[in-house]
Amino acid sequence: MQSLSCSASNKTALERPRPSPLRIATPTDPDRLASLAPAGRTLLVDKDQPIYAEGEPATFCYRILGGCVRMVKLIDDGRRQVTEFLLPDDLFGLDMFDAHDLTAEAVIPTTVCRYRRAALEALADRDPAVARGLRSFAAHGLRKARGQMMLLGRTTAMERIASFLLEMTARASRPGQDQVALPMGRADIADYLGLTTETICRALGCLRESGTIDTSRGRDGTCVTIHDLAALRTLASAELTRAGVGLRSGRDGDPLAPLDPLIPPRHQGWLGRERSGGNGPPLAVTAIFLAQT
Amino acid sequence: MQSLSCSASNKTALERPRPSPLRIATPTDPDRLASLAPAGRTLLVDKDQPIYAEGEPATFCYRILGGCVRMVKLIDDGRRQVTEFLLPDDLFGLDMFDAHDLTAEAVIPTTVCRYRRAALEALADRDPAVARGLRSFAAHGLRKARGQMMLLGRTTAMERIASFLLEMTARASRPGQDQVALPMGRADIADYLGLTTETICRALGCLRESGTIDTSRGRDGTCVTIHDLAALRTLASAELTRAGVGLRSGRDGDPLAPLDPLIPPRHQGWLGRERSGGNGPPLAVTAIFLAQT
DNA sequence: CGGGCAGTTGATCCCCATCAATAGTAGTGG
DNA sequence: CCACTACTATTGATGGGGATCAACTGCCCG
Repeated sequence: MQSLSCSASNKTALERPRPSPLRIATPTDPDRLASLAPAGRTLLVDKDQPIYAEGEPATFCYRILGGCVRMVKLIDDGRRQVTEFLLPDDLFGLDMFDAHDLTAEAVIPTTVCRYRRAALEALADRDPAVARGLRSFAAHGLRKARGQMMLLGRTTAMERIASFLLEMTARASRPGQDQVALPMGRADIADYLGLTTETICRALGCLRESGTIDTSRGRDGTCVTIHDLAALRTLASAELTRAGVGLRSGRDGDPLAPLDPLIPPRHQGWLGRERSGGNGPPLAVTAIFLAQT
Repeated sequence: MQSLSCSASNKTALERPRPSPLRIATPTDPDRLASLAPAGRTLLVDKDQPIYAEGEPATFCYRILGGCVRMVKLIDDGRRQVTEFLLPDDLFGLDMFDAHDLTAEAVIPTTVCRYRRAALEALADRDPAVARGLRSFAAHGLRKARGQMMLLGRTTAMERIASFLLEMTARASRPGQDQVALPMGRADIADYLGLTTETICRALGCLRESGTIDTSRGRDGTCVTIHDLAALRTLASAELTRAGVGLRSGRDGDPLAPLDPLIPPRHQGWLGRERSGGNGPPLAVTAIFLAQT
């Protein structure tokens, strides 16, 4: 894997190569930052090129300066799962094992800064606050992974798309801004949400027709304008990263109340669209979602 | 949602004497074990009772002495995701946050030993080896969560069941033994695999008819006898916790090789049932997996 | 201008959810 | 011990959500 090729450097909105130390905010004292010098220079990785591959020795960990990275897991028949998208300032590669267990690939031309994992471990051994920071980092990753498990196992296509748009909005847009850039392609989104590219397209089409969003295509992916954030939130059904109100236990908490679903999970029509065609264009189903705002 | 009603609170968490220290194997030196005195006595938790609920302050973490625990995440319309099953000697509740972000419930009557999280954190601050052990623990959790994401997003029902049986066999049966006890009910398995109880039943029925397994029901769940481990491995398609042989990158690694699927994901008939005439079992693919042992 | 690719849209199919009914099995009380 | 209850597992029938197959469109780049 001779990735990390340094080629065209002025195509995207990349920052200038500027090495900087890794700064780890410690949970006990957010102002105190432990620093670690980067190993080598800033790396520029071309679109779709791997930064490291699954199984490779985990010598380095990385921080994104600009661009976007996907973490990929695949089985040999070609099926693929994108476990995560990483954006500027995100850290990755802290796998704590001898070998990386995911492949990291650049979604668009991406600049990363890398650090020696061993040096970071040594720093953590010396400074308990750094160690706590790393644990907290892992805990965040676990929480997010659990949310994604809920999403993949128990939600509909529309809920997944809506959740995804909300997640990207929260992470990649300036507050108050109603536009999000989606640097990744439909296939990446599909493999992230456990769907197909066609389903992604159809769901986005639905949202477009209902006036919830607009989309435009640029050089580096899609730009989504969100017109009705509330509708998106309704479609996402629940913030999947944190559960609902009631602290109900399993199915057996109270045998008297037979657990009536507030929102039946299915039966909303295929992505909310009308089925029997021929007559007028009735978009009445959409109103159901909009009315709940 | 007035769940967690204190109706049967006297049944939950009976106290029993049998303290034992928490022993953390450090990755650098597996023989050296850091010890932490348990907080209080051993707890006995009744079937289906919570040990702690999502959102509760995370004061303690736990180790299972006997029984089985499920980690549950749910959204308010009743949909549920079981993120993990925990068995004797497993640790849980190390959430690294102020509040637990999952609910822990006993699957069958279960004894747990609990420890003060703060004490463990303090121990980790004092002893870097313990801190490493905790990080390694979190890393294992992350790896497992990613495998589950792959399973939930990109596999068929039969592959999930087969994977589940293999996982439980690896964890909960003595080596060389061909029997596994499944303490959890079908609904728990379904919520773990992102399926329904009916699908679980049907898949198990298929495996039974094909002679791959046998099932029997006892007081504490199901007991599965595995007759054809190789067939199960074939059905599981790939060990989902670690990927296949090739370190291929994404869809675009090599435009010359159009990524031919070895095993078409679908089109095997409903749960692998016979489609055309059923003759002998051609299990040649199995050898690939067995050879890696 | 044309080849190639990602995105989009349409038609069809099928895996699995859903609804419904039956068969075990544990628990209880007589 | 056996009815009776309550639940869980199982099996069957049916339908739908999303995958799959197949064009087609629009944009980029040579």
